[in-house]
Amino acid sequence: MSVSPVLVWFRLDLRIEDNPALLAAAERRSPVIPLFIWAPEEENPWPPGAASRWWLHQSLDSLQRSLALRGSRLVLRSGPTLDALKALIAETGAEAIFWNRRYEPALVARDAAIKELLLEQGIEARSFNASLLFEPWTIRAKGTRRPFQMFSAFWKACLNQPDPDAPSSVRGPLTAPASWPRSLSLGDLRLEPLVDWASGIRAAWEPGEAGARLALERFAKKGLGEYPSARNEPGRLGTSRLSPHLHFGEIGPRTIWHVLRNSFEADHQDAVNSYLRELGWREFAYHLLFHFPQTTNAPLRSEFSKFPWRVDERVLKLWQRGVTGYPLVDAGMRELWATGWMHNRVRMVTASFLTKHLRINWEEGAYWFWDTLVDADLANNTFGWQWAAGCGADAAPYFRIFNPVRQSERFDANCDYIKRWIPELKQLDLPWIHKPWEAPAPILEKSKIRLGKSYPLPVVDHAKARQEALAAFEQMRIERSTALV
DNA sequence: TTTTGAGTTGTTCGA
DNA sequence: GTCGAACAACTCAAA
Repeated sequence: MSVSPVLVWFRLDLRIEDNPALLAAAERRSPVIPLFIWAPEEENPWPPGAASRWWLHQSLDSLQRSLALRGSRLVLRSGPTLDALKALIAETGAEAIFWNRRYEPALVARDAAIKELLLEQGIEARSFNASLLFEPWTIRAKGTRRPFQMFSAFWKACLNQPDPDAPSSVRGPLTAPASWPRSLSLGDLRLEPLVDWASGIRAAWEPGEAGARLALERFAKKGLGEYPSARNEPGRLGTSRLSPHLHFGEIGPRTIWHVLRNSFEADHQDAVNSYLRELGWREFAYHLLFHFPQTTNAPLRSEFSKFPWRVDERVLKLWQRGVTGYPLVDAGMRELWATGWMHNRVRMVTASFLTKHLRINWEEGAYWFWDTLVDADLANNTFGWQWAAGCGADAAPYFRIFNPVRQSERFDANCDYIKRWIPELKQLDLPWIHKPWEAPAPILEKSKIRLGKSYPLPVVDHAKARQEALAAFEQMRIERSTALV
């Protein structure tokens, strides 16, 4: 039996259960030193945003307590990562270091370099898959062997693969080293904001592995049956709300896959498949990020580099603050600001509004979401924004422009969502609450609304903005075809 | 190898 | 109200 310890380098896998790197370390029967290194500058140009840092603090705190219950600790260091790892190897005499993979381009490059250096020095460096059902490089189009750019074909190919392994977890306590290396305290990392703006976020979430498990169980028991219909209605609690837990690896997709597949009778299989399909979109986003790493800051469809985006700081701010005059859009932006999260349906609507109606570059939206979402995830964020802007992997036509009023009428028919997030419209009745500018003056007066004062007039006219967006697409197509001549 | 056809979280228009 | 068609272009599987 070896007495030299193994380092388990935690990253976005902040859990004990279903953690392959931790399990592999524990199975060596040598001492285990769990480790987290804070090195945001190595994630440029997408270092964790403010909401992410808040969640990370809570999640690390939770992980520290879970490890303590297993007779272990979490050693905290700050970057540069390579320096921190070398120092720890020297201090502890570790001969092995295990971690679970990340897929962001900057980190793929960094981790590959680290692994190579460690192996050269005779350190056993091994990486594992904790966060995906299917590794991006294992899924290829049948004939061409190229990566997929269309979801349905991608997901079909995934489902033709063998099922993902059932999760397997460490049992019992972890072997502690003879002496613990020094550690920063969690507060030293300065992850939490100096001004406490997180009260709304705190009220809405329970970060950490236990909170993740609870969210899954609640969803499996109460939400899943109605998921296929309820998931599109932002006013209902129809979604799993697992996204931040998944992002930080407080729960893994394999666990979700197996819990949902094994817990239900055949009559729920449609709902299970409908939810797993959403996990499929997440897999697809990772697939695209891995194979097209430039897309974090450039359109997948390169002709969009010619798209005539508008630069308008004032209008961008109206969108960010949720005062565009379109109630569903504003409700979404305010939900985001207050809770660090936005319902998926409304993410599509607000993103479409920014890129099509306001014709502001999707990167501006991506940056805003990146800073404000507790589930900000480079793969999902990049994919989602490019999808919405029409410059990404989407087989749908460019002229599919969401109508924010129609979306509101279809998916927030009772206006529960709008009323929750826009209290100043509370007294306005259907159908006018979806489009206050069309309400007759007496009704506005009765509802105590003065358009332009208590609630803004629409920043753009939908029909006009739609025509202008289509014209801009046309212009881009012309420029491309003349460039080809 | 080439061709065909389905897909593509939507909207608008006109019957 | 509901319904089908039209709105391009491209990916990918199957013939």
